[in-house]
Amino acid sequence: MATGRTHRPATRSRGIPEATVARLPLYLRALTALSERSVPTVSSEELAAAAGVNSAKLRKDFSYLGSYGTRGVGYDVEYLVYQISRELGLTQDWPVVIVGIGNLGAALANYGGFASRGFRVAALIDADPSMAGKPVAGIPVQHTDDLEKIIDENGVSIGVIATPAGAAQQVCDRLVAAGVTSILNFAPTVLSVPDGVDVRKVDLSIELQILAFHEQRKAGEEASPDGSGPAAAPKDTSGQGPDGDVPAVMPA
Amino acid sequence: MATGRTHRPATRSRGIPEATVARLPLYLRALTALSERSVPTVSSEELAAAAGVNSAKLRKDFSYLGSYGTRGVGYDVEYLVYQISRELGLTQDWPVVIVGIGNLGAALANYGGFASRGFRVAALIDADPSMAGKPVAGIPVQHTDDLEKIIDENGVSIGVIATPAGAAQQVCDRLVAAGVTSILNFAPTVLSVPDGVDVRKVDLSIELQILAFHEQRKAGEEASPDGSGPAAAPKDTSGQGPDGDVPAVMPA
DNA sequence: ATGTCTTTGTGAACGCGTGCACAAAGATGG
DNA sequence: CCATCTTTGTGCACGCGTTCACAAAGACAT
Ligand SMILES: NC(=O)c1ccc[n+]([C@@H]2O[C@H](COP(=O)([O-])OP(=O)(O)OC[C@H]3O[C@@H](n4cnc5c(N)ncnc54)[C@H](O)[C@@H]3O)[C@@H](O)[C@H]2O)c1
Ligand SMILES: NC(=O)c1ccc[n+]([C@@H]2O[C@H](COP(=O)([O-])OP(=O)(O)OC[C@H]3O[C@@H](n4cnc5c(N)ncnc54)[C@H](O)[C@@H]3O)[C@@H](O)[C@H]2O)c1
Repeated sequence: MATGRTHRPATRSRGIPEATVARLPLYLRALTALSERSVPTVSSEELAAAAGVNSAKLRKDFSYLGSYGTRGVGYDVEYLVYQISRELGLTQDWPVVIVGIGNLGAALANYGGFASRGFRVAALIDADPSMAGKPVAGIPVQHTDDLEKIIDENGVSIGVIATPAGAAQQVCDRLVAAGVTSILNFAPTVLSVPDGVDVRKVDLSIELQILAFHEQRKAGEEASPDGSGPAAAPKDTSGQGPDGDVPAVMPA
Repeated sequence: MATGRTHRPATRSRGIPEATVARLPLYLRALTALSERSVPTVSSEELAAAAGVNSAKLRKDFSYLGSYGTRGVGYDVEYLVYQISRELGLTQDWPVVIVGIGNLGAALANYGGFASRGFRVAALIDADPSMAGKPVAGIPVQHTDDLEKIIDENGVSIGVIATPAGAAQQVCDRLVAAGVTSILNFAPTVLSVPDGVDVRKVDLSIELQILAFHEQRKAGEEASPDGSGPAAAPKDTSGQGPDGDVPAVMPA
């Protein structure tokens, strides 16, 4: 049983701040688009606009990688694409397994964005015996029994979990035991992993709830200057006013 | 054409920090699980462990909502579920539209996690005429032509974009013009929206690239203590060493 | 009623991330 | 070769988020 910590200790990796690492893929995407249009160089201002960030932030981010720009000119697009790709480890080929080939897992398997950047779907794994052998996105689904063998034979170090929440921790434990050290989790659960294993989660429900919070705030802040606002306010299920304070009734 | 800024100005909403808001759904999930097991009260230590965060952080988070705990005892589970739900706006019913009913959009439509928390799929919208009327997850797909009408009639303020990247900005503009003020974007593009509109993005490709960065770091840090490591190292496409410095060749 | 024991709520310190503003670097033109 | 102009790279200040550590609050037993 994995008893590791869950929150990552913000390991200042190689002098490159975590926040910068998270933005590098954004820059890379913008640069790739420029590259396809054969744009030779780009200024920090232009690239920042394309990536949706502050230009000073972008320059500082790049300064962690080295001095790759030319003052008075900007950055060489091709060269920067290469440097960021190398920094992110995308010059390597990363075999990935997807576990749980349901609605979401199948969509992921069909997603073209994988192969475009050094990621290769090495195998699809599901616990349902009736799915074994059936091809999804051209790849035959394999049974969970062979999980360890699949990980080992393909040299997989990145796993994607798209099983129901109840199975996620168990699947995670098996992946980690088999040698996987990076996990992308789509199941709405907190995964416990040993030190040295990275977990990132994608949680649709959380994102929606955050949006709902801000949405409620927007609706509540302007008391009611106009009845026919940008969108009709959703009906309130509770009798609670939108800006009301504590109901002042403590159950216990 | 929407010419707004993209990065949110970190609007310190109602005194509640953004980082806290992002964790509230996590607490709520853990509390809901406790509630279903009829656990009456929970300490900050226990709940923090369940949510995978530091207990001091959790207490400080709750302190922004008010003093809902009892010293020496902990927090009343049911009461806290209600308070957080109310704070997040989940006591209301939020109609949501999904635009782009392909692989991903269909998976999202089939996802049960929507209805579980106040979110209701009000409509599915796609540009493909051959899909119009066809039911997905029990809901008939409607054509993009009727987008504005659908938003208006259902009082939708939250939209989910699952179209190809090329169509995302255009769809976004139409949603915003029709009154949507919160957008969850699955397409790999930076969306420009006017002030007052919130955008959150879910980007599989970025998450994988961040994992790859750390994976590369792990593999490179221990020089090579063992050839048969936890997982065989993926083959290097370039001739570049994993820890190599700049190639010292500047194209331009 | 009083003491003990548990757990909350928060003051304070610290570190990270962000953005301003500017000096230095280098291209470009005369 | 020199002047000018553009754009990078970064020192600095500030604010947010995290964590420690502890006093205060309240439950519970006697
Ligand atoms: N569908 C979505 O849009 C969506 C969105 C966000 C999150 N999620 C989450 O993603 C996960 C999958 O969602 P889904 O809609 O694809 O569900 P699903 O039920 O369609 O698919 C789940 C799949 O996992 C397989 N499975 C179950 N236990 C397994 C195990 N122990 N090992 C291997 N495979 C196993 C099942 O056979 C099934 O094929 C869920 O946790 C869900 O909450 C889904
Ligand atoms: N499939 C995945 O797992 C996955 C993962 C991450 C990101 N994404 C992104 O999500 C988006 C959708 O992915 P997908 O695999 O479902 O693609 P898809 O091609 O299967 O589906 C796209 C759907 O959008 C519709 N569409 C196109 N233009 C439209 C428009 N202007 N208005 C309304 N609908 C329109 C198409 O008719 C199609 O049904 C893409 O941007 C993709 O990059 C997908």
